[in-house]
Amino acid sequence: VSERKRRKTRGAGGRGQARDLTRAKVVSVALSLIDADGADAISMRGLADAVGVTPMSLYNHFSNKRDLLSSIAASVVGNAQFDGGQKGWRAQLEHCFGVLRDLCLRHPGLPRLLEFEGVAPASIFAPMEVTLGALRKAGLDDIGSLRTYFLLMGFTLAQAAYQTRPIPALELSEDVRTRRIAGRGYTTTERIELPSNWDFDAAFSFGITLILNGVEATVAQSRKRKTVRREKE
Amino acid sequence: VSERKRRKTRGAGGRGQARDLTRAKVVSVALSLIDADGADAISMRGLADAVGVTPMSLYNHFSNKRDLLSSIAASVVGNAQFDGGQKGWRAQLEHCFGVLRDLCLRHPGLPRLLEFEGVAPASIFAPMEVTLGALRKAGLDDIGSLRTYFLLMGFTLAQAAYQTRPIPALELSEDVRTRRIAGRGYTTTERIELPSNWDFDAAFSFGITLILNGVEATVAQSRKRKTVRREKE
DNA sequence: ACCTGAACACCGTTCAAGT
DNA sequence: ACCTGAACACCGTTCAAGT
Repeated sequence: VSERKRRKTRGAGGRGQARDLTRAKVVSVALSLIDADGADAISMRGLADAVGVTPMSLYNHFSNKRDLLSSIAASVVGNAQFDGGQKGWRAQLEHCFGVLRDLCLRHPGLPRLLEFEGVAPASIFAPMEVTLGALRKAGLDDIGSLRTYFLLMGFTLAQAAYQTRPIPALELSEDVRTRRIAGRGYTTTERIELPSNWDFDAAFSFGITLILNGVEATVAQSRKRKTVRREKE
Repeated sequence: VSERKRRKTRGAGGRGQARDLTRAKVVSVALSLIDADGADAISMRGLADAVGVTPMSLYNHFSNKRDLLSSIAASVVGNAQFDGGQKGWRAQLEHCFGVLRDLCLRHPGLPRLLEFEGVAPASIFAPMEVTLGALRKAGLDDIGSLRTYFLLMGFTLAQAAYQTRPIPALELSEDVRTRRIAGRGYTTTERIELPSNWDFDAAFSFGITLILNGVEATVAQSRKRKTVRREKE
């Protein structure tokens, strides 16, 4: 059935074809598998089968599974342009995290890859660079900027992860309302009214706008506090 | 070595002892394993060994692994008090997500359990109930409240997950700075100055405050927009 | 240098057999 | 009703053997 089996039956004659295995080829097939079934679904054996090779061949090109996953993450994140050249700090951040979100929507396994496998590539510092520059322009200090970067990053990844792999038990569907919410004292949640299909794009830009509003308010507050302190002296 | 082995050597005589297996007992042992090694580390076979029983005995009490993980999540989340009885909506939210965060810090496997395994218990709607009530008081509409709930939830879980299982590749350590940041054009990131040890508590309350500031600003904006619209008519 | 099969130590789960 | 061992179809990875 599989490409691997076909090659096996062809015998040792297929030497030249079997040897054209490269890191790039493996990464490309692996990415398509992750896009289809999520980061958890990928296995060295299944990937080898999809590539048309024995599982152990992969270990000639990658030292282990983590190394392979790192290469996938690097190829995805490395090709993105997080700096859109906008002038205002708000527009810069909206673009930067919009790009990150698009990446996650195109590659549903990415958030999981970045957060949990410890395979974040060096290029993950590209959105960090844009963010820290923009937030400095907004008036935050170093620590505040870094804290806000983690907030924006966490929000964007969580939101995209939820959109691509929704958690049925948390959906406010009729079924969940009657079976998991009704009669448990969740009166506000019970009564809440929602459109029949959730607008993820709108929810995302609402969240980003809210956070950027929060940045402005926080900067204004700390400026005020500093002025008061100066006046007291 | 293991309790299980001990019982085996005792033979069929230990019938009464081997039969006192309950869901509660299994959940309690499983929780201690998760707390120690994370949600990924738990396996039916390893858990059975820790409980002192054959792997298949567990299937007499849980229909499968997902069922077991659900029970763990339910026991952790179900015993928390997210409603602290505060009067102000800000204080309510600070308490609610503070409690959630404490839960995650005490049980490092929890964020993973809630987000990715699809085992969120019905009691996960308790913090949702508190949040929606508080945000309505703050002046947000239904959709805005729900969007902000997801923002607060995502931020809190991501922050706690990062604190309990930090990603070394993202730490701004000297090693990361020289090996992954220097010479790649990340000039702002390169120059940023940080205290030697990151204060997670301060970063968390900074984030919550920023979000709540954002809520106030967003409410004020939408009120203003409505007033303008009314004046035009 | 690269690819291979066999093997090791794992996994969740089914099934038929015990008491 | 509850517990058991054997078995099935998986995992990532090591190792010695091929070319």
